[in-house]
Amino acid sequence: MSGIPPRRKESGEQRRSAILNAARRVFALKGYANTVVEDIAVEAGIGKGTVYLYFPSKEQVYLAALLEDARTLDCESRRAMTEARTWQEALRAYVEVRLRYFDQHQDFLRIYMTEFRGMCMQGKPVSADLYRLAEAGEAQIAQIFAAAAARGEMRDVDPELAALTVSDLTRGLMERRLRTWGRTVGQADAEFAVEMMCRALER
Amino acid sequence: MSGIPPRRKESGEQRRSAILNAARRVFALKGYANTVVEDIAVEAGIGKGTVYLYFPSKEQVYLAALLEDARTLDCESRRAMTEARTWQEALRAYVEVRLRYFDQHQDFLRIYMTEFRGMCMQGKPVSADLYRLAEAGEAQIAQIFAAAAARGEMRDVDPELAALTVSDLTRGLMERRLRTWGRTVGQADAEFAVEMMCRALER
Amino acid sequence: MSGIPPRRKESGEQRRSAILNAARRVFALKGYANTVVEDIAVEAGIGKGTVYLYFPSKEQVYLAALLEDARTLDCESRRAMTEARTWQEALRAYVEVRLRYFDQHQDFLRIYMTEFRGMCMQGKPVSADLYRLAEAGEAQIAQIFAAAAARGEMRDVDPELAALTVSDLTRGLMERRLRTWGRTVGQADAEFAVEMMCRALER
Amino acid sequence: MSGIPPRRKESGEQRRSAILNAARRVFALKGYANTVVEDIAVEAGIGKGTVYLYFPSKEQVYLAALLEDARTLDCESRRAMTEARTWQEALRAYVEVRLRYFDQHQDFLRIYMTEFRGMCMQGKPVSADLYRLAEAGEAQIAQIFAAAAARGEMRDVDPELAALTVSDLTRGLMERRLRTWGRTVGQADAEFAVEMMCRALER
DNA sequence: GATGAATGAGGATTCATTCAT
DNA sequence: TATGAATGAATCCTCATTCAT
Repeated sequence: MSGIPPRRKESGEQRRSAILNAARRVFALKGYANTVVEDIAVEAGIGKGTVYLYFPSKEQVYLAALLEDARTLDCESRRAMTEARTWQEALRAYVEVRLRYFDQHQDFLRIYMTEFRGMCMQGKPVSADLYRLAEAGEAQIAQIFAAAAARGEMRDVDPELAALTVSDLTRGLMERRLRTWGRTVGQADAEFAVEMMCRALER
Repeated sequence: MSGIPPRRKESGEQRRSAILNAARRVFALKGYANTVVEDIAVEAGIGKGTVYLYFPSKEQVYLAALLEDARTLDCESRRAMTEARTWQEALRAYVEVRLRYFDQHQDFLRIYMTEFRGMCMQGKPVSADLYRLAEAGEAQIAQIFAAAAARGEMRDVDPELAALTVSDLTRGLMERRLRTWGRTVGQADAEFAVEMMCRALER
Repeated sequence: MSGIPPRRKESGEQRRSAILNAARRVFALKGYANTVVEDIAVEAGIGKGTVYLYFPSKEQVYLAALLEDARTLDCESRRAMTEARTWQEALRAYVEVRLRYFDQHQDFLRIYMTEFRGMCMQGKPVSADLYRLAEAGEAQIAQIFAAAAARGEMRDVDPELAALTVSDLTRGLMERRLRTWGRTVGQADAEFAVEMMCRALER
Repeated sequence: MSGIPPRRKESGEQRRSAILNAARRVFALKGYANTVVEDIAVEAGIGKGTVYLYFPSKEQVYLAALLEDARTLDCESRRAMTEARTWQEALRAYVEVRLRYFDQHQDFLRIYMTEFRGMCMQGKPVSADLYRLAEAGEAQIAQIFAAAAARGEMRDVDPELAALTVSDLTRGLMERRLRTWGRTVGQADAEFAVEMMCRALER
């Protein structure tokens, strides 16, 4: 009827996502504790109360933001590793996807590393979904290691332990970038870590 | 329990230490944010105000507890590594001292891993002393690697990067124990990690 | 009394004013230091946190109450003095407006006299606005004296010093009423003071 | 026995007085509310607990300091006024003694003017002694006025009201000096006030 | 659905006072 | 008598959450 699009309100899902993005920015900037719900609302350009239409609590906003990112990362990781031809390529992909993702999402990097881990330890389960996702990532690489070992392409090590090692090293690499906040750590350290892993696992 | 407070006769240093120990227990149990200063006082069997005779703030109690433990660990680590005859032994000592120390101080393990790292990342320096101590630990092992490489006993790798890798792996091992809170992770994973490192670094 | 808070429908300005009125009553009754913010909230029939929606701190509530009253008084005073035909009438108006105002606002009388003066002295500027208002009052009467002296209707005295004297005497009168808290001091003392001033200043 | 004097500890009275002097300095500097008892003890060079051997509470220290000063002032005032030959001289003496005393005891001036008055108003009786002393000062001059009026040397006014007027003006003068804290107000304003009073009261 | 004014539980810190030495 | 370590009551302010509009 009119040339002006009805300017349909964002769908519920869009609104939810907008809140999550705003939350990511604010949490990343100020940390969980120092963020007040209104900051998120303002950043999202909505009213404070509206946040509570989409999330039951501040904590759940936080967790949801984390979960969404973790899912995305899991997908990207899974795809990249599928394309790998050798376990070395898979390992490298695992590390690279994560580092790239985090370089692109300093936001997520920050909150995930700074607070989620703490909350994990706190005794609370935090989020079963999140936990599952974290384990799934390790399972991905463990499977690849298991297959490679079965094919004799790799030393016959416990694939789960090897996967945990990869996971630890990758997190370590991410944390180093956080610590150096600003001066970009070159690729050198990632290369180094990957090479160490390969050498340690090769026949 | 009794109307008459014990009004103990501890020296200032003892009292300070008692507060720190109480703080470690409480922080470990409830986390930094959820700990109320009075909790610490009660745990230490003293009045709330007394805490403030020894520390200027809750945060400083926390940091002091951390620092004290970090110093102890640094000493133990340094001593153990000095006794090592080969870089492999030194590496193993580095890992073992830390794991043992943390197994014995679940308290410290918890707060250190859960919150210190987070605070580090938050942008605040947290504590210059603490930071220095952390770097010193990595420097210890880096030196040993450098010497070994110079003597041709090891592949010629960047000793700092190698040390960072060891550090990351060790923290990863500690975190795994935290995650499994309860079911004690056997020595297997530590052995595995150390062996990986050795294999990756050997000529 | 009721479980459901009234959740009144007052405009922001009304609410602000209600808080100020409650604050005046409570401060007057208990003094600044002995007043707890919650007292004000209860007196205003609102929640403690609500006070902080309208004022940033307890001190600002206090100062705002003072300022509002001082402004009202300044207006009334100015108007009454404008209507005066002679400097004697102006002087009398100055005194009478203040005494009447304070008789009607025992609240204000109390806080102003008991704490504002003290805070003034403490070295802090308290509030530039408040200070300006106080000076403005003295300037009003100084101007009238200067004009009268110029017209030869009055002894040729320093109008500023004369104004200060009037100001001092007026405050003295107010304080006397405070001291006698209860037994109302008659008009006699005001009459007396005004007559003294007139006689001292007449040709 | 020895050339070294026994260095007798200060007598109780001396100690009490030392505390009072210390208290005056500290209260004057920081105000009543911002002064902690330990400040006074430190200033007096004694232990915090010792203060409580001589005074039952912080407030009583404060009041005692005030009372001691008020007594001294009362004596000086009484003596000076006794020497006066005319009521004009007595009035002038009343004002001058007070102003001089306060110029010499900025300390006292400060606390008296800033907080005592406030406490007076607070509803508490503060101190009967202090109150009596204040009234005694006014009674002194009232008597002189009464006598002068009886002798026909003065207008026939209510001597009590006249005395209150003098008292108010004198306090006003003192407060002006406080307000100008620093730039010394010349004698001009005192002269002016006294002359106003004389002129208003003369036949 | 969206809003934001209102709420009040919660906590770090201060400091007058006590009392064992 | 003198001390100062210990105490805990007291209070300002924050902010997650609710709910009337």
